[in-house]
Amino acid sequence: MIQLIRGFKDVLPGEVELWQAIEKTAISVFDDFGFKEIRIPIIEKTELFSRSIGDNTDIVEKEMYTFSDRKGDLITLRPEATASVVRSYIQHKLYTSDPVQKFYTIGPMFRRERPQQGRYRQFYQINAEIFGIDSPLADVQLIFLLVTLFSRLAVPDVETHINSLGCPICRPGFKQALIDFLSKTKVKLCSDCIRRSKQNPLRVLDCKVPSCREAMAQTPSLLDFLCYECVRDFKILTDSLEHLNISFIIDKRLVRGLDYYTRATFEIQTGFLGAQSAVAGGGRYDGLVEALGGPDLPATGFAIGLDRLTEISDLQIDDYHKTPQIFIAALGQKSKGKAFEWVCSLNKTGIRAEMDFGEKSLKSQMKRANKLGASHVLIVGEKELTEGSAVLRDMMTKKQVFISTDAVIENVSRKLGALPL
RNA sequence: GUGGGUGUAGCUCAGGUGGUAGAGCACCGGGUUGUGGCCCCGGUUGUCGAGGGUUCAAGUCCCUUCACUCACCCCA
Repeated sequence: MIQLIRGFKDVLPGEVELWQAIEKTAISVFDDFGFKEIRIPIIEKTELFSRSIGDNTDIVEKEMYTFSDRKGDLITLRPEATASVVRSYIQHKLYTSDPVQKFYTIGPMFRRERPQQGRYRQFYQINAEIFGIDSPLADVQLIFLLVTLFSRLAVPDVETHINSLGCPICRPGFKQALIDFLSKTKVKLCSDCIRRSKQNPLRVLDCKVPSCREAMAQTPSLLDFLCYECVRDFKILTDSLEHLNISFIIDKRLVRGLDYYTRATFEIQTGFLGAQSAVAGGGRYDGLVEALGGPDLPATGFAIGLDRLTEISDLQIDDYHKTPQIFIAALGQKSKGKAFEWVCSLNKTGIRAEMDFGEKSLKSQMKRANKLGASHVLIVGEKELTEGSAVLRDMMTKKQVFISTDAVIENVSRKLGALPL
């Protein structure tokens, strides 16, 4: 037997209904907020990701699915969506008609990590990006959209964490202060953090090793180093969230793993996913459009982990499960053929109709109708066919009526149409 | 990449110290010659994750390997 690839998964009927419901809800929220869908490829040139995400991030260093195609070009299964959306925005010069653009996209991402709860090698994200808006109100709108969506999806107990990462003007000062601090405390840090303190000192901030957390309690706060604009923007962010009654936690360890983030960063966290706490994360990435060859335009966005969302949503999938409205139980060759025509016609008119294609007894066909959850069964045999009237049974009330076989489709649709299905 | 746990029927799981595989549910059929759910009766299902070793004999012991899973790491 051929098994699926490690870390990948099938979403089977029964669960798929929940995915559809979530996607549908998300699309309608995006619609309400004025976001347009954009569809981008799942493979890009490797260079796009190494340049946008950052060469010495874990994602680029050891998690990407990178191949050379038949011509020898290096291509990569996308580990995230933002880079592609930005590329598309630049390539099609979407900023010319209006620099302000709001996009969303839904689809699979690929990272070769060790699988565990809420983490797969192919996972799905719902992404949103806003281009061309400097104001932190754009970040607030994203957070508000997330909160709205999560409440429509009946997601319980989520926390909004926010932080500011500063900008190219003030971050270097903080970085230097942090490096100075780390060089004094190095002995107390774990081996990973000793390595990080050289390559990417900001990452030490969200290390989860207790001794590091303890050592970092005294760390200089990035918020103390912010320049005038960054402070002003962060204040607007927090004030606006308060005005919108969105509770949040200022989390100065919220650093995020991708190089391109600036200023506002945020994460929606939950306690229901084992070690995985983030269901959604995002932030501002003002330098990325220019860095990828576009004009100097600001941008901000988020990604929702759709797989994780399905695991914590309280939506009841039973509500989305569709059962047949009618099952046609036919006896004998002639009625079988007639039943098949009827099923086809009913399906065509939009009625969920089923039948048994084998030579089964009426009893076993009734069992099957019951198992499928059909609300009605139409019984037709030689007798009914010659007499021109078939039996329509209501599976709930057990009541049976005769209906003419001359106009079965009309009669059945009228009968079923009158009922709440 | 590192560590722990687990792999027996479609599913959930039993199978002291080695003796050629079980239950419940599900599925199929019958009890009702043309009427579902409840009940009763009967039936099917396994390369015991894979490969190798020890042994007269391995689901059981040993080695290797794979998968799943949880955690570290990192992230959505």
